[in-house]
Amino acid sequence: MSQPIESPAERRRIKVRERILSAAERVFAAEGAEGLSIRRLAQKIDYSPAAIYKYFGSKDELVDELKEAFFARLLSYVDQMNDDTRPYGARARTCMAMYVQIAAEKPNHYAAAFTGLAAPTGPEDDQSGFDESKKGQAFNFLRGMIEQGIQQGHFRTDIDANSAAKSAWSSLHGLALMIAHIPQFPAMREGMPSMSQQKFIEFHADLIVRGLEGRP
Amino acid sequence: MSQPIESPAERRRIKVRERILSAAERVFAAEGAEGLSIRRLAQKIDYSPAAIYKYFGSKDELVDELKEAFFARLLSYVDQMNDDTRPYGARARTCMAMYVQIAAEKPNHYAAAFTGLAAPTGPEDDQSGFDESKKGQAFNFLRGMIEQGIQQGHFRTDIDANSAAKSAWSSLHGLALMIAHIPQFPAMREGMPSMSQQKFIEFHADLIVRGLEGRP
DNA sequence: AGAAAAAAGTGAACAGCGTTTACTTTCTGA
DNA sequence: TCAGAAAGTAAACGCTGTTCACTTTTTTCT
Repeated sequence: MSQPIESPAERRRIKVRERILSAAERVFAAEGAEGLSIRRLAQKIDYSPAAIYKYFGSKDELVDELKEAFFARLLSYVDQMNDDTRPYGARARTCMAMYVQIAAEKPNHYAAAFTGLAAPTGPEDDQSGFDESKKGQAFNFLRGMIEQGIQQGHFRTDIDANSAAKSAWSSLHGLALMIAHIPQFPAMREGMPSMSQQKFIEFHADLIVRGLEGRP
Repeated sequence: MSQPIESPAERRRIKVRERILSAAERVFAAEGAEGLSIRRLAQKIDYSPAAIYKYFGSKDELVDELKEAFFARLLSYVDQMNDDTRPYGARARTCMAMYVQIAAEKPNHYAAAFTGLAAPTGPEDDQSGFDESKKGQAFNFLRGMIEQGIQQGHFRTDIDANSAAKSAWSSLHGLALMIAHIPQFPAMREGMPSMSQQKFIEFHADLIVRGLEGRP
């Protein structure tokens, strides 16, 4: 597409850039944003710390790229579950469950994608590029799906898709972060028997869908 | 209760301790855990940085105290909404909404109470003191409430209260963090009209409760 | 080919962080 | 009053992200 020619210099540059990113990816997945330091990273790829700044403007920019790539993968997996041949309810449940599933596989990525974007300084034009971000696309996907559910009569017709999608998204988000932050969620206690994580995610998705359904 | 006598020395010590805590509280509420530094804090109360360590073992211990105090307040407010004279459904919805409401008032406190407790080192005995923590008490409150809903026939009887409570808690948690992390949630877009935050919280709580209700 | 310009890479420093250590000052209790 | 405990501190350690002046390598142009 937008790749006319690649000079050897450009190729080398891209290769180094990806060496940095892949080293960062490993550390970040294992230890999160705080565990990832420019100096450690530089040492790992045998460069000086300052060299990193020839490829990334700041640590935040570097980490943002990891987060965005992760969310693109999440979105792709969820999208693959959107198989039109299956009944609507099952399909919606599966997509929702997949969202949490992928988030749970890379808890540091998922959690970091949401923390640290609250505007500390004044008002500003906040949600500027939301729709373009992968997060925005994930939300729009969910809204579209719920819109369809309302139109097809699976869901209540007295709610608007936007609010319903925000609510459902929040609920999925919550479970994803519970899993990310609380060590063995949803187990938590040793004594009593508990669902497997997989089963619990499906249970949660089911409750969300039930909340949106009308009463027969 | 456990306050036999207070020597002048003890009184002075407590006073200094609370000067530290209240200065920390202000900074923390405004800028979160990263914005709060021991050095800034020391400067604010006109002490040397090292002095803080005569009162708190570490920055984490200090911040933990802020978080725990906040969660105690949250729990107390939620508990106050648990008015037995009102119908069960409305009462449950109000408690849930209150949980998010309080969390939204101190987003940094709420978010910090969950981040940074994932066990980075080995297995360990994780959820050791969960039931004793204010977070644990909040969860137990919610579970008790849902147990009651099941027993009284408001909720489906084919689910167990524990799982239902974890799911509902996750959903509340998710909305609280959406509000904490995304600048003007649930507005997000300027164009179309959007519910007020208050209304949206109630809407969310309603969907959670509906998910738990049986079909009439 | 050789000179000039651009890009890649670096060592050292700056300012900040949490925390510890050795030290001085202040207060308390017998 | 005087020893010992407690409160408070300056200075340092090792860490962080980032910048700047500088050298080395590579590309580009005549």
